[in-house]
Amino acid sequence: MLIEIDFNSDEAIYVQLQNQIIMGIAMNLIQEGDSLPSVRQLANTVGINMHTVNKAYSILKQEGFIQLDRRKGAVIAIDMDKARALLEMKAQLRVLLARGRCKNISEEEVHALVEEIYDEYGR
Amino acid sequence: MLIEIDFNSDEAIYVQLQNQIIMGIAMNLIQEGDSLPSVRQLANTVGINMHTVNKAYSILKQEGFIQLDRRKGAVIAIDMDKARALLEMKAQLRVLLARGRCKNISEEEVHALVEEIYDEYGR
DNA sequence: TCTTTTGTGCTAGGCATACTATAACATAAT
DNA sequence: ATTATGTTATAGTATGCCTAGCACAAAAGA
Repeated sequence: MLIEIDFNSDEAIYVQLQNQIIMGIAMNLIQEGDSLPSVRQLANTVGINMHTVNKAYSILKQEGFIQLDRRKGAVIAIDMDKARALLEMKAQLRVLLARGRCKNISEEEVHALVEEIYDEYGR
Repeated sequence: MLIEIDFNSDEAIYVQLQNQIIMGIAMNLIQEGDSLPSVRQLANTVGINMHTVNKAYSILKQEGFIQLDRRKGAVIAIDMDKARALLEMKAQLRVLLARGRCKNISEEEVHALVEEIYDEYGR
């Protein structure tokens, strides 16, 4: 799984890491049980500091996407707290859809976007 | 329109201002042509610095939600760049839905959330 | 056993951003 | 004339991001 960092982005590096890993899981590029590269290895290949990767991994662990095992490294392990996930998604959707509604984006257009994105997950 | 700031939030104050104003427009609490309070007045009632409000207003202007008139203050004026708005929404939806998919949130559940939120806009 | 690699912890510095605090100015409303 | 407006400028503090270096115990590989 390829990870690319945009150093000119205003998004923090560790956030970019988080998002790409999460999207990698969603797209099935990495699956439950698979290991991520070690903090030092990923830091090296991407060209950033070890602690920055460690920060991304720690948050991913705290949010229930991976588990950190001293032997296997960072292993994909989803903690299925669906109720919580739904609440968080709704809160974020609320501000996202509000922006869209101001710009005259209809509910149907949002549904279409959601469908398009779920289609990207394939089969 | 009531604005409330959570000073313990990790979200920047000016971002909280932005989001609440945008959601206010989406909910029709304020409409096209209405004026927002002046930077000094809002800063005073909320209990923050004038420049923080000014920052929020400036970004809202740049993003095409309001226009700054020296006479009328900050006036709601939507710049309808729908194509751009759709692109931005899709990019943000992509990471949001990926998080959900990892937590086993189905496409149907997302559609339901979208419907619930649009229902909040009412009639 | 020896070596390497792992996660984890600590301290420290540079840098950018967020927020506050003053001050000043021209313009417009009262 | 007085007041309130948007705007700009400077400065200080606090916080967060990123890097850097060092250290340690645990595990893996030789």
